[in-house]
Amino acid sequence: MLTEVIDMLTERQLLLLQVIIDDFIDTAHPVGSRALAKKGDIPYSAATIRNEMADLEELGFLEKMHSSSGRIPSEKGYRYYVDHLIKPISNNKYNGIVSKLITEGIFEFEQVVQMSAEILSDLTSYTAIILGPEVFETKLKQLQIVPLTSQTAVAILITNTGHVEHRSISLPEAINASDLEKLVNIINEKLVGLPVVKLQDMFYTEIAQIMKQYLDDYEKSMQYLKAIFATDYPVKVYVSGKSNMLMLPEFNDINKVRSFYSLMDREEEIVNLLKDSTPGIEVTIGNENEIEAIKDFSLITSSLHHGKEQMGTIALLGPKRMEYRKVISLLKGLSNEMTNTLYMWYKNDD
Amino acid sequence: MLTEVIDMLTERQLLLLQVIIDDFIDTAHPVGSRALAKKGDIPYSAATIRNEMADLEELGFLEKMHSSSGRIPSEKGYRYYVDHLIKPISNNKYNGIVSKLITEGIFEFEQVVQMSAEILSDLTSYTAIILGPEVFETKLKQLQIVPLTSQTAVAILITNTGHVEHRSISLPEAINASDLEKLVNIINEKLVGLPVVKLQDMFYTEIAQIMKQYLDDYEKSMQYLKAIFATDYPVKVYVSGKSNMLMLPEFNDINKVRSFYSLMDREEEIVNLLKDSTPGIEVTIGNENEIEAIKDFSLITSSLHHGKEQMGTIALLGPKRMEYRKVISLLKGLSNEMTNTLYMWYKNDD
DNA sequence: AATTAGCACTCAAGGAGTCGGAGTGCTAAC
DNA sequence: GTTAGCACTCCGACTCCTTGAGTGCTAATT
Repeated sequence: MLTEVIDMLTERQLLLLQVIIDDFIDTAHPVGSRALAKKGDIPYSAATIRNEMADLEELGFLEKMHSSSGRIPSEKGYRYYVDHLIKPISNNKYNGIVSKLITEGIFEFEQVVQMSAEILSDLTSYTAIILGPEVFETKLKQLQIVPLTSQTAVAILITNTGHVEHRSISLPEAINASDLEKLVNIINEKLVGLPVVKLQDMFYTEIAQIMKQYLDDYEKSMQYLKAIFATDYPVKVYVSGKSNMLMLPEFNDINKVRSFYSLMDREEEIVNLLKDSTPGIEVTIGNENEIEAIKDFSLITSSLHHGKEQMGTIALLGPKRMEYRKVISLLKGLSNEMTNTLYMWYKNDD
Repeated sequence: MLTEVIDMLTERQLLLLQVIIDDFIDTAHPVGSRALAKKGDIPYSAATIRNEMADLEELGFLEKMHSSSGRIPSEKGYRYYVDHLIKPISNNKYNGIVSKLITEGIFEFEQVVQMSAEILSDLTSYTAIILGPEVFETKLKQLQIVPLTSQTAVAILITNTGHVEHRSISLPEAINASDLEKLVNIINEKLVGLPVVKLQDMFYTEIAQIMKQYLDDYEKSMQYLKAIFATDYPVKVYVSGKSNMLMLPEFNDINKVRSFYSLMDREEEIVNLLKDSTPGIEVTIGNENEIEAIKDFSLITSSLHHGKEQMGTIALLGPKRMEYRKVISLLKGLSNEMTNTLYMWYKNDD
């Protein structure tokens, strides 16, 4: 079946398509037959190239901006390019981003992720987006409550991945220092090792029971204390390199800039965009994207999985005219490495 | 002296200048004499207005974009406007941003600051920048070290303002759980209550002494442990509403967009910009700014002080054509409120 | 049969003219 | 001191033209 598709095109058309797309990715200018012939990559005259181009256009792989412009790749063209023409690229160029970070003494997963995003966007000059790692599977290592004043305190949750979550709470009047200590002990005893996402439920069932015995003013105190686990743990999004995009000729149109940045302000949409990706690299080109605002971008995602559980997503957003070759191999490398790191992380988890 | 300056201009010129600047702030279009006369704000003919405008231009308060355009305010014009024409505005329109946040149960200073920035930018549609609160004066409430694996741990510093700072460290081989506990106890005993900025020094002098007695492999262990206090506590910058700027007609020029966003990417420059402001509201217009990239913006800063110590800065960055009236009263209100809040915070500090 | 050369045609981009509108400065009249 | 009137200026939008890079098609060449 795969060969079928390839057979649709002659050897020469394949070569041509490849060269044209490469050229356009490089320069952002429509590619003309004459210019191509002169470049010397192709041993045919401009006329021949013209004929082939016409065929490729008829087949839907190329298109023109107007009747006498050169050709630019259509989305179908890019799709074909991504699926069939950039296979043989080895990803040996990848040199461990994560391992470098770790040798620099960065152990906290979130931080590793964040810095990876930065490196990724620097390396590609596109916008890097990293989701998660989701808190699914992340387990409570320890809870602490540190009183600040008589009415306020900070609750600190530490997870097995080295993530620290903290929030300020107000303290119930009825509680004193030793009560608080007891309470924290109970909570730790009962909840440590449990997945963070389940903490809220467990607090209501397990802990509430026990607290009834200890706390005088039970009802009221609960009021205050539930705040510790109240917020849903937000999926964290790290976006890096937004202003890289401004350098692209595609962004000479101010309205594109506006719509791009307004998307970037709507964090939830980005999360939705990346939330449900399947394992492996996935390339979505232009209108293949569901969100209006990125219909003339391409998005390349690679999701991190630990077992069946999705732990996060690494993505690069750039123009349709993306350097797919480079980006895909980078992303493959990075997500492999991250998955391994994840694995190691959870192995140490006892 | 002040009256002297005011006396430079006639009553009518004052009125005119005011109306012209108001109009330009509103519409971003150069203001013409005919249009002004028609609006009915001014009981003089277009010709009279023209004459006055010519005088105001000669005095340097107005300028033209080209020989037959309407007038726009010069920087000197804005300066005069800000210094003398918007005084009588009461700031009774301000309705406690911070107090609202606090009643919503937000106690941590950093979070209050961050959300204030968001509200501020929403309210003004300019870019809000908040610096700090600086960690000067912030004191250590508690230090904790939570081991994750046998080689790694998280160190958590909690300050009296409810700020939580955490970093991942690697553990020295020679240390075991009970050693670690002892160590943490020592550190807490000696360092709690000290200003966070002094911790690093104290660690080397006070703590190092004591540790020599307890730790076998002293030298090596110090290697690892100093990481806890190693990083300088970075001044935190909260920027909100960058994309608001894109809506301004001033930003139809893509190059301005580029230079603006590239400034926003260089956090240190922003910090430098705001670091050394004197108490009170300060307005810097256009070329009065030192940084090239904001020479056609205006920046309004208001610094938070606690006693003599600068605790942070609230700022709004917008076009020279800013709604100074509104912005200044807002900023006054907010910084008053924040200063008071700061004061309360530190009162509770024992 | 495949390739190439040649030619007529198309379109975008950029420069040169034209025109109307909104503004100005100046002078003379009120 | 104020206003009306008039000549003048400049921007921006519009049209017209030219140029260059491209195309499609046909006929000649290999």
